[in-house]
Amino acid sequence: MNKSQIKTKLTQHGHRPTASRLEVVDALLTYHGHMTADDLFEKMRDGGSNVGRMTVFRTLDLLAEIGVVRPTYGGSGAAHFVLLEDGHHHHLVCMRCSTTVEFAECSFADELSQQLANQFKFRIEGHMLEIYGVCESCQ
Amino acid sequence: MNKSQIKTKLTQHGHRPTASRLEVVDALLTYHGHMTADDLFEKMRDGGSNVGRMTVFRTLDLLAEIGVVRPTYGGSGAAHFVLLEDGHHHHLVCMRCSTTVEFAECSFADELSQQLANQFKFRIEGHMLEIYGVCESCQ
DNA sequence: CCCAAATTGATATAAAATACCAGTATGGCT
DNA sequence: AGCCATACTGGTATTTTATATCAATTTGGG
Ligand SMILES: [Zn+2]
Ligand SMILES: [Zn+2]
Ligand SMILES: [Zn+2]
Ligand SMILES: [Zn+2]
Repeated sequence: MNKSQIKTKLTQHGHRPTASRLEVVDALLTYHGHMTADDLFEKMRDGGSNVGRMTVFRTLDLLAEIGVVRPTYGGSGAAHFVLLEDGHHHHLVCMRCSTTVEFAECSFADELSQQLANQFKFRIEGHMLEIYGVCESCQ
Repeated sequence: MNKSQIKTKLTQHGHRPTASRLEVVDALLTYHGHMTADDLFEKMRDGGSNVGRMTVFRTLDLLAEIGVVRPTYGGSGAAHFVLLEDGHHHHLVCMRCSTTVEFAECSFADELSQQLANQFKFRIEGHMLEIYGVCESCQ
């Protein structure tokens, strides 16, 4: 998912693709997600941006609402936001040290998606597969 | 996963299945997860337990470390813990109101598990499939 | 029974998320 | 272009959540 697709998605949902929001999007794409709101805010500030901390939080919430990112827990108390490329995201996470690696293979079937949509009356927009284990150095 | 299995797992990992910890496990099984640490603490206190708040937090962390529960994001700032029955957990979550429903069907293939284990040198112990969408009442 | 190590739980502290609000930018309208 | 209603911003204050500390207690091995 690139910047202009995200911009379009914001508009489609009735939100303005303001300069501040697009700066957050740029930072997200640059660092490829997997960061807390404060991490992202600091990176942006260090990079010369003067978008406020609250705007970073709110923009991430907004992006979560429209399916661009998803908050997950990554070892600390703070939510880590991952990018949902084409609606999905898959990673392995170490249960000890929280090291995380992403992978592309997807075993989520369209038929399961259909079945769940029918059964629970959800409009399905994406998914995340999170696999737990113990990494090499923690074994 | 039942109480005695969890007890065994604690022992196997070198932790003591103390009375306080088992009270937390009981509460988890009773309320079937999907709660924050403070939620669980309050339920326990209301039920007459005098296990301390810190012990609830620490026990949940411990259970996460050995793969019994997993923290996820559940709409508020606090981590919600889900039970990993037989190592896995699957649910649908509404991107707007965070309503969550669980389902049993699993499309995670053993061969993918093998492949990832080899590729990233992880010992794989479980997974969570989280599907995002918009629930009926939010559509 | 005795001791070292693990665990507990209260309190203190830090970190993270949210509420609030006055000011600013935006887009639709005339 | 100028006006207005509304969306958005960003600072600060507050609340909520998580972690660090530490003395007291419990536990299991010798
Ligand atoms: Zn690790
Ligand atoms: Zn997928
Ligand atoms: Zn909903
Ligand atoms: Zn599964």
